[in-house]
Amino acid sequence: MASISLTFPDGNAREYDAGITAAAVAESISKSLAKKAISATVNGEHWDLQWPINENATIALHTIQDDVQANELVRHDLAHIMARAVQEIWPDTKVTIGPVIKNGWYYDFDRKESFTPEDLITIEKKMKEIINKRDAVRTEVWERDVAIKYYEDRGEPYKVELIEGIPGDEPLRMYWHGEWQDLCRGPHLQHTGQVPGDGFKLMSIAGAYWRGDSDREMLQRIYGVAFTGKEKLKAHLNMLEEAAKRDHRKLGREMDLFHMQEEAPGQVFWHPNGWRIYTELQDYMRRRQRAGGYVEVNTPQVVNRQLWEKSGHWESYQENMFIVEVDEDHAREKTVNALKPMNCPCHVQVFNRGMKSYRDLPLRMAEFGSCNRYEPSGALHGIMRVRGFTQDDGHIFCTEEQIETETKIFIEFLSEIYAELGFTNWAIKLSTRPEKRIGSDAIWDQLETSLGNACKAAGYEYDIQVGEGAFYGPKLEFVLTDAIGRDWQCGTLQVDSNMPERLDASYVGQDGNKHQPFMLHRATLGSFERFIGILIEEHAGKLPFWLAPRQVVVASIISDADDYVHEVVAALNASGVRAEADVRNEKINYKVREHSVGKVPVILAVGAREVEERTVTLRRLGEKQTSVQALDDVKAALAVESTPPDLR
RNA sequence: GCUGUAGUAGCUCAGUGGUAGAGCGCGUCAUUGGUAAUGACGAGGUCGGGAGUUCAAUCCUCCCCUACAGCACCA
Repeated sequence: MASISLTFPDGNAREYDAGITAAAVAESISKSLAKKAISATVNGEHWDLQWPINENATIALHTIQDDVQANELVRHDLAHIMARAVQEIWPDTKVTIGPVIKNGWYYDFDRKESFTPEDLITIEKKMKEIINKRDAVRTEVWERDVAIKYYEDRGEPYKVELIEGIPGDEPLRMYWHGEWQDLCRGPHLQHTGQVPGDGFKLMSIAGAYWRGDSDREMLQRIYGVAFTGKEKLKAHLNMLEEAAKRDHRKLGREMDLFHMQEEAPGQVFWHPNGWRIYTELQDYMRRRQRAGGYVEVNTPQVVNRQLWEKSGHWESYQENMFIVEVDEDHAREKTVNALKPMNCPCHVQVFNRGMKSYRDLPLRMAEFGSCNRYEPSGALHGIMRVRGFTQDDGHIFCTEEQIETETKIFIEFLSEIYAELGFTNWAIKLSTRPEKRIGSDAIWDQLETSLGNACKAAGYEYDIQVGEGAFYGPKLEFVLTDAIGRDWQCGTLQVDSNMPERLDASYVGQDGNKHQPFMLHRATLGSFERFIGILIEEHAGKLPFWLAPRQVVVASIISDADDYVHEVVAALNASGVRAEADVRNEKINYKVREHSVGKVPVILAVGAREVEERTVTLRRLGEKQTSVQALDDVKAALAVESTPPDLR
């Protein structure tokens, strides 16, 4: 038998017979390692201990201490163990797929009856039994037709379909956890007892379409979270609990920012406090856009369907548009209109007025455009996904040569704004050509490259989302995350030559001929609604001072201080600070608590001493200590603090 | 839109086949208190909407609406 050389992380190499398993390698080192080992990394690949190694390689053996590999295996084995538990309890259940995801795993089942929350407890119990059995994990590679026959005989049609989708030259790996079997790429643990029995929890049941296709079967998905130990699980559950406190829907109520109600699903009733944030942010964006060379426009809300037919939206999005018709009795002629679901066709109408020259390009046109889309009911989510929203929309009309530069300028524009609004973690995703698309591959190549280059030129990395682009062009998505880690696309930039063509946009080039401009659809915040939702969650309600709806509360300690309280409030208001008086007949403890819960960043307490000395006692949100300061000093300092970052 | 869960006072929630309860909040009064809840009293609900079963429905059944979690969607 040929021998191979395996190199260990410490640089030492040892000779073994070819075809040796990593398990045997562990055994050759020590009995205890053989027992503790969970997997190996062979030539950089995560390797099952049972897989043979046939050539010279680097090798590292893993134990439960190696978090990355251990989490992967524990979660993956739990997926199998859960599927086994479910099939042992309800044998008529059909299995599908069960991948590892962030913090855990899920498994999709096909079963007539619905799983109930109580079932989760039953399943969890069964899983723990399986773990305690310490059943061996075994793996084999099978021939396709044998595997297909096997699953057909066992009445597992989804597995058959999965195998049929696997390329013919790829080996089919079968795994057994005890007697229970699943088709799986691996790797896995050595036996079920290697899964920490107290490190996981089943979280929820939800529907999910087979293969992510809404035309196919709706399966039942069970989600679980898992870690390598009890403490880590506890920490994770704790984190979720804390994150729930930052939910913008909860903070929106506590801070009295907005509400929503049944009569207007997916639309926001902004309260005075919330509208303060909104208008402050809009003022800021307006100044930013002016400085960024944009001209601001405003376009109609209700637009005749003819324009939407011409732009192509009627055909693609009719079901998602709010249709507006005038009552027949009152209308001279019956017209069908739609509330605008987007601003671009209107912006092209503005662009099209008068002749445009190449000297006018790039033309950066912006609008705080209110749009309405009839989003599917299940998509609605607080103020983050709504049916009525206002985009900080903009369209850059430019030549093909200008695309890359304009994109780079936009990324820099956006990144400065995100930084000023307190975001440090955000990502760029580049969505490339989808299957259904217009335009030649050569043009797609070029546009995708331009967007990628622009990112790099601006100094940012990006992830590629293959096939996720719009049918008319590639796009960049600027993604922020909410309190519990869900991704939300906020900013965007999309290249489009389709709309200018459909709506006859043109400019006169240097050569005196008509040319068609490109259009870059772009938004920085995306929509005020979504962005404010994210902003609230990011800051846990403790917004930067200049954005805080209520910046200062001046609270009296005794009623003899009331006059001075009003004087302080007037002085602060005069210097541009949003201050209000609290002279209610309540104790200072009560006032401090109430305004802290309301996330007011600064509380100024005023009693006999302060009146006497013309000072205030300042307390900042979240801090315990207070400081006595001269009124004039506080006034000056807070005036600076309340100035938006672009005006400082 | 799909699967599942839920909807009782402004908020958080308890409860029952015989038309409802707590805490907080709100109002009144007392209290002038120094940094996260002062006390007493009081007001407040067609139990999400509609239909059905029943002598009787907030509770059981059906339909609808809305919200939440996930899936699908996101011009």
